[in-house]
Amino acid sequence: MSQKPFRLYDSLSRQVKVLETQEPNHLRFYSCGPTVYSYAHIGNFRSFVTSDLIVRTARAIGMKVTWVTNITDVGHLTEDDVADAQGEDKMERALRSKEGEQFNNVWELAEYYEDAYKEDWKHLNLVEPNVRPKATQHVREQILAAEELIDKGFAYETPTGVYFSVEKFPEYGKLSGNTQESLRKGVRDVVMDENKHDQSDFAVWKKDDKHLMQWFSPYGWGFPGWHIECSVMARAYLGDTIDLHSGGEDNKFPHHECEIAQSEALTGKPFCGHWVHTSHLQVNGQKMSKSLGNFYYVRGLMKDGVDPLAIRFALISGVYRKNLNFTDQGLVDAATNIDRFKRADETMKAGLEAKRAGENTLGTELEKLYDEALEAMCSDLNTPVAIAKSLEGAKLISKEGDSITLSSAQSAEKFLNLVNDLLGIVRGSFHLQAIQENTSNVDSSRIEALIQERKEAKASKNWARADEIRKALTEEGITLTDNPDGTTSWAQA
RNA sequence: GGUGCCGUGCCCAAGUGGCCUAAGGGGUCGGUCUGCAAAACCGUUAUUCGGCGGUUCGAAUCCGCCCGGCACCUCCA
Repeated sequence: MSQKPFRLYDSLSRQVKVLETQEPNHLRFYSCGPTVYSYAHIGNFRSFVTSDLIVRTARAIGMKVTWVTNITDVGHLTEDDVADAQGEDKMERALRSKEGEQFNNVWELAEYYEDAYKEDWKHLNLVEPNVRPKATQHVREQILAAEELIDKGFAYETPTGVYFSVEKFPEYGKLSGNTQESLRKGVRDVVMDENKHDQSDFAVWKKDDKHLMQWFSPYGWGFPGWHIECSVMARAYLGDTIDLHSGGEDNKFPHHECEIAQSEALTGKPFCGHWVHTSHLQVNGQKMSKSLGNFYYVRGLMKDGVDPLAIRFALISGVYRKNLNFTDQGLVDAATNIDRFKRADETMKAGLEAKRAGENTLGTELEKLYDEALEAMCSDLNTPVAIAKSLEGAKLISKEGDSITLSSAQSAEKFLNLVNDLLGIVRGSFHLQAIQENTSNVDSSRIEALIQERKEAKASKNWARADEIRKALTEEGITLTDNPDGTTSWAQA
């Protein structure tokens, strides 16, 4: 098939370029997953959604995609964003925190947050990766990689661990622009380690027989360095050279820079042809940070009655390379839009059942709109335009209402399926009402009785009494809606 | 200090040299429907793109300066 070019910004060459694959029509894609020491927040999910959209778009233009996204279940040093750091371990710290009290050990803690992450993943309607490896399943390969790096002269052993020698890899800095020169100047006091040949050298293996998660290696007890896990897992599942690698913008340095150095040192081949980095999400105009404590979680928002599809919509309502401000108003706007899709979906389904004869008034226009949406996605994931086109189609479908013909409904079904496959915002696998009904403490029989009374009042044209009942319930936070078929439904605010 | 990004209507947000008298959404206002509402549907809402100057036949889009915001280098995707 003639394949549409998929244009994406590449952080390495710093330009938008067509995504190329080594094997024709088969994308090998690796994206960095979370460290499971806490719930993943919506900022984490913004970058996961970017990866999800890449996979969806690639498949929509007929590519085969092998997608690997890891789970980091080994604790890392909390200051691991310095290429090499000494610091407190994230997992260990989480275990000692208040939330950590419920776990017997770090392994349980990691497992708990891993499950939570997968649950949130489903709620946000992310497509399942082909492989979701865990760092702890690949420690053996990480040790082998450390040995090989030493053998090849790229790494050396010290009393504290095995370190990658940055000066042996002259291209270090090509991704982040952090030259070895500028790094030397930028090194903080905390990471001074006189055993290292150069302060910008980073750990491949840390020696530590006190660590809560430790493995035995030729260097004694210890645990792997953070960056080596992704190098090893990407290679294990996707080969020496992968087509695409993604992550949050903060991963660019040091994580991805170090991955490139290690992988290319090991294989002697280019590690990855295309790099994608998602900008950080801001919340109500502020950056999300631990110190500000302004994290939003998928489960927390859902508990407040937010449809997870609306969260997803809000996350993709701006292009991934620009900072996006996540606000309460934005969520409300998103929910309204999700409803538009759901309504179109209902109109379509009703039309399929009614089997009304007549012409197909939608087909041509919907096909054009979908093509435009797909084209937008192929232009560096322009989600706002893709959404605009999809919404236009949804409006056309809804407009048909009860008079939609069978052939129009069939075109609508095709369109909505395609849009849902591309953007994942038409149908969720999760039904919000289910949890809301469980958590509701409202006396529904009393409300039903009042609705019945109001219905009788309406029948006898006693509008005053009918409005009085509705007003009283509104004050309790219950909204009544009179449906066209004469029934009245209610919802809790 | 180094590096990079951004400033578009009341709000969110595309567009990065002519198809822009600037997409789409939210909100507003008006209408259809409804006993009245709500919802839905239809229509309305920027001669203008932070400011000033320049390049060009032509700029929101390129260049310069200024003002404002943000990100990474340091927790965090």
